[in-house]
Amino acid sequence: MQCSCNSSVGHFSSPYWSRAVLFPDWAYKPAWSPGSRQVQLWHFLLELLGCGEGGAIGWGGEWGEFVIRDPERLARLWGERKGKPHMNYDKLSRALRYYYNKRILHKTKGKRFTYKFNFSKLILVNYPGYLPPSSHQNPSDSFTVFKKFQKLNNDSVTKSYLVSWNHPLPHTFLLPKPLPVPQPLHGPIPFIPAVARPEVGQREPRESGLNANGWLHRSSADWDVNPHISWNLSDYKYLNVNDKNNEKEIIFPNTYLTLSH
DNA sequence: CCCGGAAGGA
DNA sequence: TCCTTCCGGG
Repeated sequence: MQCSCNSSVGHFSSPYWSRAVLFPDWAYKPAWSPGSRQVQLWHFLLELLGCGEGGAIGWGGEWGEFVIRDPERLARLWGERKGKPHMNYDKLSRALRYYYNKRILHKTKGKRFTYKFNFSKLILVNYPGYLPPSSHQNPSDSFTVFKKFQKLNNDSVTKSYLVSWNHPLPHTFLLPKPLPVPQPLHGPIPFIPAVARPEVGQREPRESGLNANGWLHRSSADWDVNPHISWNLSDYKYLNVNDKNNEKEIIFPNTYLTLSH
């Protein structure tokens, strides 16, 4: 059975989380789709965890910890998603072990089928409306903040960060880990509602303003004026950071934007 | 069950 | 690059 994650996942009492969904559609589009990226295993796991696909995988006792309850079933679901009919847990778990070096996951030792997300690697990019005034005045502060975050985590190699935005709490990125978010033992990870991917070829409105979801939205044309501003904007979900060449690459749904720093 | 090396595909 | 496949070893 497929888990579409379209249903409401209002496991939180806070209204901020009640309409949370995990990832935008573009994150799951097949590789040939323009502007989309192949779904990655950890996206897939979070999707299943988030929508309570209870049979194959579920949250564990600690924050970020999850237990694979039915390894072969999980492998079959993953194989279906990736078009790999011969996927099994042996192969899936090898992929999970590759995440150790990337610091996306680590193993909970001694607990069978139990892994843990390194949510300290999760960056919450604040909702522009909640940004501190200084960030409004100087958008490049977001880069500074990111560098601080990187230093805080002793991290110069991590390539993939899960980025969420529209976080309802102010000053989130200035707070130390662990993340200042509700910590459900079970239920969805409180990622932030996804902004719908713009249709390919569709012109975005030139003006900044609120989009259909009521969030601040700016046109991609704004990036041309000052690309640094993009950190504070909507429409991106995953951020890849490459320290080599002193460049930072932000991957937008339909755009690869390289920022020189 | 886990772990990582090696090779290779798309 | 991110796995997929295979595998020897603990």
